[in-house]
Amino acid sequence: MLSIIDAAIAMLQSRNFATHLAPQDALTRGTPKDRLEISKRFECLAMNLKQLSETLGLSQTTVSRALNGYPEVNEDTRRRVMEAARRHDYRPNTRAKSLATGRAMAIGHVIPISTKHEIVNPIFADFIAGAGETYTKMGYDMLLSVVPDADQARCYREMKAKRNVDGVILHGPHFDDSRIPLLTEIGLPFIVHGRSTNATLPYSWLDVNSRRAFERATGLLLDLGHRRIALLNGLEHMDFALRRRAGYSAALQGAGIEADPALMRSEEMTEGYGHRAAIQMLRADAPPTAFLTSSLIIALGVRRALEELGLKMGRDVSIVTHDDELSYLRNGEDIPIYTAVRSSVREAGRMAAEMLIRRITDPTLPHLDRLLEAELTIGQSTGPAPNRGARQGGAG
Amino acid sequence: MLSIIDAAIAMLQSRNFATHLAPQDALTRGTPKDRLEISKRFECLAMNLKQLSETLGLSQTTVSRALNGYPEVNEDTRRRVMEAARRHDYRPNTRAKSLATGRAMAIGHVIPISTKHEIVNPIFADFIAGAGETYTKMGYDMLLSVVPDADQARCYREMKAKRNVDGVILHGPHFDDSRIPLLTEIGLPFIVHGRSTNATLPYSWLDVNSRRAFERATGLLLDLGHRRIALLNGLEHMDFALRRRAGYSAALQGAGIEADPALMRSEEMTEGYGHRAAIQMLRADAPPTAFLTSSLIIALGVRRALEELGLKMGRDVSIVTHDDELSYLRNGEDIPIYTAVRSSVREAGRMAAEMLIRRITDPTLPHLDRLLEAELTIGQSTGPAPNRGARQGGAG
DNA sequence: CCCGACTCTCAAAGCGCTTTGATAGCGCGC
DNA sequence: GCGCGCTATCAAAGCGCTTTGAGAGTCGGG
Repeated sequence: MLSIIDAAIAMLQSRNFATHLAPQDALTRGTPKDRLEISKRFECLAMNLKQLSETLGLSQTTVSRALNGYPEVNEDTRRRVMEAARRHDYRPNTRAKSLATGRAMAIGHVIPISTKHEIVNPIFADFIAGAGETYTKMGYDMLLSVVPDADQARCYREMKAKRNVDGVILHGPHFDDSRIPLLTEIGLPFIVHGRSTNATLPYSWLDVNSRRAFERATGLLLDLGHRRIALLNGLEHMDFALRRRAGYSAALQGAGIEADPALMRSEEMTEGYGHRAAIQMLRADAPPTAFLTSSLIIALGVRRALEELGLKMGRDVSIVTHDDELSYLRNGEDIPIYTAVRSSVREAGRMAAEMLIRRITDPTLPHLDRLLEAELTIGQSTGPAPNRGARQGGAG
Repeated sequence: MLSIIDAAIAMLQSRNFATHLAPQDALTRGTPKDRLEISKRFECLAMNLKQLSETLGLSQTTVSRALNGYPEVNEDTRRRVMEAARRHDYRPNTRAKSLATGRAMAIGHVIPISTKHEIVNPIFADFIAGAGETYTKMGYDMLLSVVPDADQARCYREMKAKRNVDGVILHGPHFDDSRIPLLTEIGLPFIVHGRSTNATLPYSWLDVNSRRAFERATGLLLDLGHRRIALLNGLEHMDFALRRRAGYSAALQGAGIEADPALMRSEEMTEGYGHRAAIQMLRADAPPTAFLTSSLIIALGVRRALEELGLKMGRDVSIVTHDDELSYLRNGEDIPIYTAVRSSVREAGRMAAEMLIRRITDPTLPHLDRLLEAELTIGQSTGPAPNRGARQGGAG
């Protein structure tokens, strides 16, 4: 028995355990015990607490306390322990640690994939980069689950039952989102990136003031004399999209203009959508003189449409977009190309993660929330409405 | 003592543990034992093996074997157990399970952030979506670590020592990448998305044939009569960028054309880069008639440059791009806008994950590798070289 | 009617850590 | 010289699971 194990280890250590060596199927054929033995010996690079304490001639208790900063350890002893741990590059086994403490030291993110279009929300990468920074800083891990829209509830329940996360961040909340009562019910701490209008239960959230942002953006276009302003929104079961439309409508109403349904679209935010919608609207009888888009990617599509129709952006047609400041899709380098209401998704990720961890470490904390204001930056994509005089007539 | 716990639980169950109730600081002030007791009682929604086995009047052993498909369990018993597990929504505690089995059932992804530009590679979202699908299917979790470029080695060592992953996927390999010997040394199974020229150790990888793809793309432009073809590449310490340049150079050389350094750039792949480089090159003395770009995002920038200079894409200047088929940045909807060499990153994620899991479950397997061919699709961005007759003269 | 073979089930050990409750050592005052 | 309080350490229990090695029950052949 032992010789099989030895052979396997020899093979592993020879570092070419890649090349097919026929007789060494011990690793798969061996009993679970063998497997464990093999991995234990092979992984001996990594020390465990017992070994470390034996090396030091101390008990596991003392070593553990020394490393975790408990006060009842002699400072000399602590130093000695710390030093040895550093030297042997000792790291406690996460699995054992969390089993013992009841804390997983991990945060879950469920990334839903819209089954219709198979689209991953492009802001995830940046949000997660931001959250990840915080996690790394605070010693947490990040667990991702990519699931089809419909399986989300199951996924959350599973996370709870399997106990491999201490909390989750809820992405892309809908109007009256069912995940909020679900998470509250199963008792998994969470924070929402966004808000859910109509939610009855209290919850923690971090959001951008979309309504205000779009009200201001629309206001800017109105000030420039635009009267026919198109809104290319995201899918309107998404809460943020509703708020954006509300802001847009409020601004129009404030200027005494009735929103024209022909100028309002709501779709998955792709370049193609922006292009298609812009072409259609601009070829219609009463074309818009300005577009307000819910993402930079949509704006790219609109721009392509303008180009095809021989229209000049910022002169013939204006564009204002929401800009999530994605790292790989910058709105210009020094000077912004598009006039935009900006808000950093990455920074949102950092902050949301921090808030969640705060709530996890102290569950008595009241619900936290934070409303960020978007910043309005003027770029080259906006200008006065072209046919101002004609359209406004004596009214303005 | 107990009353404090009871109060805390009552509070938790009342579901408004959000609102500040002054005296209930038991949760933070209590001893660790209290905390555990509280969480145990509060989390009673989730059953553990012991409870389940007691409910059934069976031993933990039998229940465990029944659930894990061991043969020595009576089929009737198994059915009974399965049914009860389903009814109580029992899920084994991951932490306990992996402690006992020695398998973390998780794969790690280290996402390096280029410290200079703070850019997250935009392909991650899609790659991870693909890999995530596989993980979910195979019962694995995905662990993400976002770390600054320089900290990667530490991060990998930590993953190994903390034992919270069974393997990792290595992203964005460089020429002669030091992470390959590192991972081999510490004995963490891995698969590379891409390849690393000059690596001496054997390793498993999945890659696109970048060289061939760029050779074909360049060939297409040459066939169209283009002689001055610019290459807007990614950073050339990245292995894929080197291969792409090699393909480009080979094609030019095959046509007897010497590559002009003035027409070759290598930078972080952003829209701004594409725009800037195109403007500069097109304004120079001998402007290119075609651009070959390493990403769709760069191509967008080139297009914007063309627009600004009043040039028409596909007529005045041609563009061929590499296209990773990102879900949120499609190259047109029905008909492709850009002529491109395409390869789905998502599909690559799916396959890489599968290969890695295969190697994890059977370490005796030889190293796996897979070379995918990119597909060349003609779009509207390419056309014959404008001044063909003039340039080629009698030679063509 | 007994015994070996086979089927099904079990108690207990162990995974690597934290935490408890106990103990050894020590100086101090009475 | 005894008990007291204090500090620094320890052995052992427990987290929830898997796996071992053994035991109880059943059945059919001799």
